[in-house]
Amino acid sequence: MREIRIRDTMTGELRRLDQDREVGIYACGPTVYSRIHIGNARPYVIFSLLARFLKSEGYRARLAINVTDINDKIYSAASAAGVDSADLAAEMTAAYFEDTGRLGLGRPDAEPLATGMIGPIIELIETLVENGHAYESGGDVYFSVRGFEGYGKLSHRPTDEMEQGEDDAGSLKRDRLDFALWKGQKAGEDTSWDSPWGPGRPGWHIECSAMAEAELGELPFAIHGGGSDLVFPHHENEVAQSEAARGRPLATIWMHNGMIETDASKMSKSEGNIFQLSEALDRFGPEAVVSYLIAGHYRQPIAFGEDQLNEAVARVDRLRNFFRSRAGAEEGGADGPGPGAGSEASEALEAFRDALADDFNTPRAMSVAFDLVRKANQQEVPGAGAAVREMLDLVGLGSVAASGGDGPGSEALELLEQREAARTDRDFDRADEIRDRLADLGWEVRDSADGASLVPRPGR
RNA sequence: GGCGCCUUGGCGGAGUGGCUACGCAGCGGCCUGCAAAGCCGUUUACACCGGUUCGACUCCGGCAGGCGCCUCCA
Repeated sequence: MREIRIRDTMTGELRRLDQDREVGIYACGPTVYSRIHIGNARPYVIFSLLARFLKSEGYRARLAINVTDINDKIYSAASAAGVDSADLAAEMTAAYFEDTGRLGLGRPDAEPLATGMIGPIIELIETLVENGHAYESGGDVYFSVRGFEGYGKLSHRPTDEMEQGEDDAGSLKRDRLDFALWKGQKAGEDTSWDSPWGPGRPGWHIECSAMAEAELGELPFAIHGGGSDLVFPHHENEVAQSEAARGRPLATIWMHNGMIETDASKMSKSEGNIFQLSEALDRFGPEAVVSYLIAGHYRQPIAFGEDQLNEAVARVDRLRNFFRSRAGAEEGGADGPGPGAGSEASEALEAFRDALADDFNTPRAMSVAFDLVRKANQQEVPGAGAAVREMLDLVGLGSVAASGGDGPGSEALELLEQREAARTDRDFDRADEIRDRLADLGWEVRDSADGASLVPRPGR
């Protein structure tokens, strides 16, 4: 079990993960009022892979990624489209599951919906009202920010500078810093739940505090994650309300991923500069999308563009070629024996894991993988195939090591033999003609010192 | 205006007080009947100005530019 360190947004320091406790990870998922864009996919990929790595190291990791299916945005989007807001949320939730499922990373251990957590949310609000940290006002319930010492400690800002960004017109708040925990039903809102304060719905921030606690148990859990744009006010408010209710911190480590940018500005639905995940998957494939998302350190912003995705495709092709050229090799293939202790391949695998253990440095890890690929392409490195496959499995790219589909049929094999014969006769026109026919059948010819072989053509 | 982050070779992108990141693209070469794949080589890389140091891309100060949050947002 490796010592794993993650940079914490609140302290700015690298913090070790507790090896003795369950490592609970909660990451904020999307608000489902439209199909998710590739920026939403970044935390999904990062935290899914982090949990996978932790489990492989022997940590008892549990990952929860929520779906925010109650939100102002959903009401307005549904209203604009002339559909029922619950229907829109359900439809977009299904689309979210489908789109993220196509990434091939499996599902988180828990995926709570806000609509399925109304009970715990109301209980949490009641606790805050009872202990004086929240107050009811005209059917709404607000959190009293100035009553919580330490507000601002996550985002590091002085409280007097802050705004909650809520509509303060005719406000029922006692203080402009306060934020809503419960919002009474308003005219035109077609979905509501009963509560001790009348019909209404929970505020965004309290949803996450309640869901995290419900899924991960006693506070604090190990890691709370999400996009860096959520630090304030969303996560700052979570910190305040959970700690005020429970007397304990919500999470030990706050881990935030950087934004995806187009034209040097953040990709967001409100900017209208979005690129949907499903479109990226259609055009570049899941491996390239994952490769793209792990090419930079998770905390850094990354640029989005066709060039970046095409580069990711090229990287994946290089890895795929590595395995194709080794298919069937006894010692070095993907299914070959694992690297022996102390071997070059074994040391590379350790270096790969070390990079991930050091604040989840995926680009450094990938450089180790590519380094081993190059060395094994130069000359046989025992166990390299299995080592690289294990590396790629860890970052969700294991499928590039798969042998991939059915082998060539008898017709293709017959043609390959005919081509060999033609080459022996140095009838190269005939050989090329046969190669074209094989291409039509979906097979690409690879000549090597050991004789020709067939590999599936890309996109087949 | 407040808080924080960033600035690396043609491009993307790690990292370190002194030792080749890695990938993509270009060019040259090797291999090959031709390709593909692969291998090798390759264009003074660390925004700018000072300081600390035997030595800084790496630490400190400053300047410039960019970005994020401060409004829903992964």
